[in-house]
Amino acid sequence: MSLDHILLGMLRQPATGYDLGREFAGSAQHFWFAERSQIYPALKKLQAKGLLRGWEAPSERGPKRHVYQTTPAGHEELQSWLQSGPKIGRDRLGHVAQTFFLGELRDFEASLRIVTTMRDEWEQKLSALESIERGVDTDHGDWTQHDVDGFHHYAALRMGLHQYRAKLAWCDETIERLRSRIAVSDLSPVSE
Amino acid sequence: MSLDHILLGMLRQPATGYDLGREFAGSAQHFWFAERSQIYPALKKLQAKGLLRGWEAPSERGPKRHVYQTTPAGHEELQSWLQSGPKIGRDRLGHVAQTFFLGELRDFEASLRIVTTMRDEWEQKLSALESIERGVDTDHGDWTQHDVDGFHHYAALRMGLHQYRAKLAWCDETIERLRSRIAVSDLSPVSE
DNA sequence: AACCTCATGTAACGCGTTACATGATTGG
DNA sequence: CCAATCATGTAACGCGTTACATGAGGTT
Repeated sequence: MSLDHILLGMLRQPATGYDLGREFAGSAQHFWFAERSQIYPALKKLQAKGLLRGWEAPSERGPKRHVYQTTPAGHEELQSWLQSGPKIGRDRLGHVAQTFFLGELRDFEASLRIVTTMRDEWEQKLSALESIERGVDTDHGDWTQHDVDGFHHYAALRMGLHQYRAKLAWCDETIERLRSRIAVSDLSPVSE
Repeated sequence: MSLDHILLGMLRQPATGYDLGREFAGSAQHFWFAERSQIYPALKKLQAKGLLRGWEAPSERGPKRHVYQTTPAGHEELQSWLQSGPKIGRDRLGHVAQTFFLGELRDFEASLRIVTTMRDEWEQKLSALESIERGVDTDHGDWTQHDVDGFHHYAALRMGLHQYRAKLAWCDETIERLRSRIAVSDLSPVSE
């Protein structure tokens, strides 16, 4: 399973389950998400396997924090996952499925509304990624030229940008085609 | 859940669980996949809810076929799913996660091999979609201009094409950047 | 006889989501 | 005092995967 490996990757730097939950809700959401109710048991399990070590630390406010970090054994496990080659899982793209069946509504205006909604959501996600990219540029200059980790983090970010731009391009293309269909049926209002 | 709605969409035309399994393993795989062990119970459940009707039909060879088709109630359920707006699920992109952590290998050549493997897999999927697109053109001419369902089926296909092309563009960009990094470290072989 | 394809299923397990429980501290 | 944030968890349920069971009919 992948969540385990992603946690091993994130915990090269020590962090608590709570911290990881915040990351999944923030910048990490562009490639992965997990609820805290899933994170806490996963951390315990990885510690029991010896892939993580954990200790307690006081909190500014609230209960004491349980901090974890990847052990050498955990790092080996992470590396063998990375070397095992890309596991391209079978896609489950709900929005493409919806598009495929959208003809059942027999209503191009409804299709137009739905595709426009998709466009809005993806545009928001894209601009979130774009502002991360700008932050990378100003904070670190051309760090991608020097740092091995930075190079790959930036590559992952670029993947997100490519994906969202492709989604937006599809929305624009489809909106355009829907509009001309609607224009035609307005001129000659004949059904199907 | 979505599998139910996708089955309702597919079963506007009568089919058996076995047929649906073949579709998921074939052209439908670009937006959804389900094992037959998941399909058969789902069909029974939808029939019990009155969203599908089912009957038996003889088979050329092998046991008798259990054919299902969407009922009017099932069609209503499908339409209300479509009208409920796009449910953009939280992405879990294993390959992006792998890319993000790939720096842990400290080996740009290994990264290059992995990204090249990704490129190969996506190129295959893209050419599968492209041949479907060509089939659409030659079989039906400009049917997308006339048929409501055809319009949306074609739109879903276009989404797949956009997505795979974006993935390939990212691979090419990343391979290029990896190659120049490797060239630099060959000239001045200093670690990290 | 062995094997492939057609065809339908069940069982066990693991991953993921939702809902809920608990309790400390800070700010209004 | 109430609400929000910090912080860690458990329980129940449903979705998805893997493995296995069964059996008919045709091919080598």
